[in-house]
Amino acid sequence: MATIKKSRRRTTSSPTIAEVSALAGVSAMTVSRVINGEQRVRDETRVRVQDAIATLGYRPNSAAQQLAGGQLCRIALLYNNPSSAYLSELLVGVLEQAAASGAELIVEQFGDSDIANIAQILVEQRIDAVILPPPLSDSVELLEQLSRAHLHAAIIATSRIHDNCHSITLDDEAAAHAMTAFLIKQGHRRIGFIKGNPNQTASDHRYRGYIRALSEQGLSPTPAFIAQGDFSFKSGFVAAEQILSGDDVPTAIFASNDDMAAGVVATAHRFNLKVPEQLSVCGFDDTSMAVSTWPELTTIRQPVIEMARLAVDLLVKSINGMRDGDAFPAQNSMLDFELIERNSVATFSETA
Amino acid sequence: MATIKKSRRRTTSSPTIAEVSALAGVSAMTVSRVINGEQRVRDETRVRVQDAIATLGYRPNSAAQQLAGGQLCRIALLYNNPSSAYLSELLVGVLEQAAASGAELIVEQFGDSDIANIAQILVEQRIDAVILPPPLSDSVELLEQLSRAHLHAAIIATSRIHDNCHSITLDDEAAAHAMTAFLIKQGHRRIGFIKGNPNQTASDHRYRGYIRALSEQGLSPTPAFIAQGDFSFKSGFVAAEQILSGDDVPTAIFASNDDMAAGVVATAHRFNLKVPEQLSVCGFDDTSMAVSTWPELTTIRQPVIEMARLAVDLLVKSINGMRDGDAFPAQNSMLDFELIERNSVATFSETA
DNA sequence: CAGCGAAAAGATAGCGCTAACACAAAAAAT
DNA sequence: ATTTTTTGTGTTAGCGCTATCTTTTCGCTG
Repeated sequence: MATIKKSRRRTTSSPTIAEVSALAGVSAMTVSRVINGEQRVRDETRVRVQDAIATLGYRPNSAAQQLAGGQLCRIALLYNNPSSAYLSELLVGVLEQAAASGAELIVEQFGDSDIANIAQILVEQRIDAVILPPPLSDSVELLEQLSRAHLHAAIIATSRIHDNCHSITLDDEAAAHAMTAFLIKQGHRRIGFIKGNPNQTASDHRYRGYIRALSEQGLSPTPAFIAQGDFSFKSGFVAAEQILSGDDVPTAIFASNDDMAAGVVATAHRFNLKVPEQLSVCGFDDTSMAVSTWPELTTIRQPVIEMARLAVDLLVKSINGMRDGDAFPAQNSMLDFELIERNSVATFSETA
Repeated sequence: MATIKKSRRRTTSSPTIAEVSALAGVSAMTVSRVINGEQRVRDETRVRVQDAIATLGYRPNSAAQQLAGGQLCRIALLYNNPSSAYLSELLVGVLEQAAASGAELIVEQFGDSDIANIAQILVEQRIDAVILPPPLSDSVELLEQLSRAHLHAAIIATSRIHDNCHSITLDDEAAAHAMTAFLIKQGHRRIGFIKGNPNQTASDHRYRGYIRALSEQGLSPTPAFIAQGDFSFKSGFVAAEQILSGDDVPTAIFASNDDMAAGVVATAHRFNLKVPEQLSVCGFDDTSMAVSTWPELTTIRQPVIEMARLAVDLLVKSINGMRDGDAFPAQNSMLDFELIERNSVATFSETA
């Protein structure tokens, strides 16, 4: 049994592994094994150690673990889209999982002009892996750079699949299809659509889901009901203006995200159209915007926090896998969406 | 000159301090001194070391620094208000500064029911300091708990000053005064006000600024123009409904935050009032909500990111100060606000 | 019950860095 | 000229933990 040395350098009052091992009457190594959940420890010993840990309120010093143990994963979350509702959810998820996985997180905003030398900057910062939310996740140039620099990457909410890069997506096509089908089921036949920013593959997928649902019901899309947006409130506002200024007007408008849907609602008000009585509106993403407008938006919920956590988890596995020599192949995960019914969609009947 | 040992445990290819010292022809300690910006190094030596660092692309291993060096600051950001626009800015600022100051950041959401034993949980997690954004920053009970547990704290956006706790605020009273004065200058005389949630001191300060500006111009507040809100979109929506349903109606409504202002705009539309032609509306905070409504809101900009950075900075200084024995006294910082003019306020003249 | 292999636990040696002290050379004070 | 102080640098000894190797313990077979 080792005696605990009192060093003048010890500043914290936190118990160390030595104290735990002394109390439990085992060696430090055994405590370490218990902490790390290794198998080769007798149950009785394990219990004794766990008791000692609980008694002392011991928590491993992560700096020491990193130093002695394997490696630290440094993961960067890059973003350039200041849609704060999305970003904050992303951050929360990423932070949680980074803490859980013992990864270090670096968060950086990048402008489009920085893309040229992103990889170099990241390498200089000893970043191991990168998480790319949209629209960064759709930049082929960026992904190629990262790949060349041998950086692991996880791309979020894009269907552009790369072989050596994790992707975490939603089935945008299916979700948009579900929403459109829902509108049709509510009696709508003339359904408008506002496309998202073409710099994101999700935009196209959502559009295709819309078209497919329409054609499945024998409806053909009306060009005058379809407008281009860029995911911003303003673009939704302008697009709705365009659609609603026509001679013939839809009874419902499906915007490719909540911000644009809010823009549609604002325009509807300007046109003195009651939502949802005279115009049903629906969005996509279920960001906080969806409930910060009136009426509250019927939308598609996207599990952003979960997606963010998964991204970190996959990257940590990749990094450790690569270090241990056994490759962890790139995964493409598709999470479930959910249609959230609120008050911006009403049933429609021709007779009304 | 020491020879560099090749150990089978070395896994990373990152250069270590030993490699730098070998290249520069000095001891590791000298390199450490250069890294940490200590004074006692001859300029010539410093340059040589810096060159070596640059050549090798050396970056200190932070785990080793923490372990060997002083202490790690563990700072928790607690929040319970899921106003995502505010949260994401807060997170960005806190993350940046935590990285710069070498602090570890823990982000946790707390429900009201958790308040009872927050301090205990934090102590168990070995948290040194806590950042409290509103409305947590106004919980006296919470602050007392933290104080009893000897946890450092920084409270954001509250004027409730505690002696042993940093505070970072805006002059809410002055800002609200400025905004109200601005409305008066635009010709408005009948100005409504929507109060914020009374659980935050800022609400009261903003209200007082409004009242003072009014009385300075010889105007007395009209009770029917003043309504209670709680900072949510919905509450602004309802409050505006109440104000605008009266016989006499204001020409402008100043909401205590942007979300409520957006609610006011929505209600105005329902009442077929054009904003800003028939009703001017303004908000407070300049969150992303301010530009996600139409017309875009004239509001008060609050430098949230900067406030968050300052909070981390102050806390790190406190923690280190306490450890070094020289106390770093609690600071109360008041940052500058800015009136952002957009399109939700129009000039008003009686003749119109 | 010796003998063997596997399982459990311990001993040792660092991970990369810095606090604390040591020490020589230069500067300042006596 | 000698002592004292200052300055720049090096040496030593860990920080708290885990990889690796070694030893002990244990269950089992013949």
